Amino acid sequence: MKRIPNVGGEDPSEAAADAALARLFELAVVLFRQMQRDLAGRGLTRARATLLWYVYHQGPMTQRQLSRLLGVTPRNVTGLLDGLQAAGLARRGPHPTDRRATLVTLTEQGDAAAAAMHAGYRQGADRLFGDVPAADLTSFVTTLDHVLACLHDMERPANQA
Amino acid sequence: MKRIPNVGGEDPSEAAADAALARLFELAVVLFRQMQRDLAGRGLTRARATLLWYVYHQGPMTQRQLSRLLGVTPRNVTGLLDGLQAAGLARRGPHPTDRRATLVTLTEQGDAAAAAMHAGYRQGADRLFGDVPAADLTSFVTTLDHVLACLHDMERPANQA
DNA sequence: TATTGTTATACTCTATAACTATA
DNA sequence: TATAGTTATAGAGTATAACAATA
Repeated sequence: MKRIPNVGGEDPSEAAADAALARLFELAVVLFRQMQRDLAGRGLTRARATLLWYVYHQGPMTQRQLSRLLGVTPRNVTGLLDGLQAAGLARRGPHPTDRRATLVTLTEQGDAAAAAMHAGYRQGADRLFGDVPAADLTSFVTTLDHVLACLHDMERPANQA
Repeated sequence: MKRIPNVGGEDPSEAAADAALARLFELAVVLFRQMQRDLAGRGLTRARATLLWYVYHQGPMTQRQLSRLLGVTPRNVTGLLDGLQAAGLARRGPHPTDRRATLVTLTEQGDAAAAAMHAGYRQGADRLFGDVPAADLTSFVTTLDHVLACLHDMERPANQA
C-alpha cells in the first residue's frame, strides 16, 4: 500500500516528471474511453474505425498494406474487414494487376461514416483546445513532440533499456 | 481520399487545435503500446496490471470495489483475478465481516511485480521529462489539466454534445 | 429484497500456423 | 520460392443474464 506515484521526499524535478506522466496516462485512458463511446454510438469499434479512417484518408489499398499501416497481422485485417463489410461500410474488390490481392474500398455509407468521424474530430479539437492561448498551445505541442520522440526512440529494439 | 485532418484553408487556430489533437492521439497509441510491451516482458497484460496496481497502491479490497475502480463489470474482475491468481500474483481471501465478499490481496510475488512496475514508471518519467525545462513542464501540465477537465466534462451524461 | 461473486454464453481483438491461389 | 489472403485454433478482455449464498 505504497502511495500513488511519488509522495516521498524526492527531487522536486522528479516529482514534476511523475505528475506529468500520471497526466499522460490518465489522458490516454480518458481519450480512448471517450473515443470508444463516440464510436459505439455509430456502431463502430476502435479497431474497425481505424481501418475505415485510413482508407478514407489514404484511398483504396490492399489488405496487406492495411496490415502494415495498422501494425496488426493480415489475419486480423481479414476479421476487421469482415465486420466492416457486414455493416455495409467497406467492400472488397479485385486488384487491377495482382489477382492474389484484394483492393479495399469504402461504400457510400462507409464514406459518410468516415466523414462524420472527421467532423467529430474537428469538433473535439475545438472543444479541447479552442480556449487555449496560441502561445501555450505551441509550447504544448513542442513538449508533446519531445515526449513522442522519446517514446518512439524507446520502441527501437536497439534502445531497449 | 481527403487529406489527414486539416489541410484546407481553415482558420490557423483550428489548424493548431487539429495538430495538437493529432499528437494526443498518437501519444495515447504509442504510450499504450510501449506499456503493453513492457508488461508483456513481465508476463502481464494491461488489464491485469491495472488491477495489480490498484491493490498495490490502495491496499486489499473486495472485487466489487475493484469493479468500480476499474470501470468494468464484476464478471470481468473475476476473470482478471483468475489470471493473476493462476500466475501467483494475487490471492482471494475471506472478508472479515461480509461472508459474501472476497478480499483481494497480493502475494509476495505480486507485491514484487507491482514494485517493479512502479520503478519502471519512475524511470520512464525521468526518461520522458528529464530534459524538459521546469517552466515548460509546468505549462505542459497546465494545458494537460485543461484538456483532461474538458474530456471529463464531456463524459458526464448531461454534456453529451 | 438487495448485494457479492459466480456460471453460462457471446462478441471483439489479437496471435500463430497451415493452406490456397497466385506471382 | 515468395506473397496475399484465408481457414483453423487459441487466448484475453469485455458484456449481459441467470443463479447461489449471504446481508
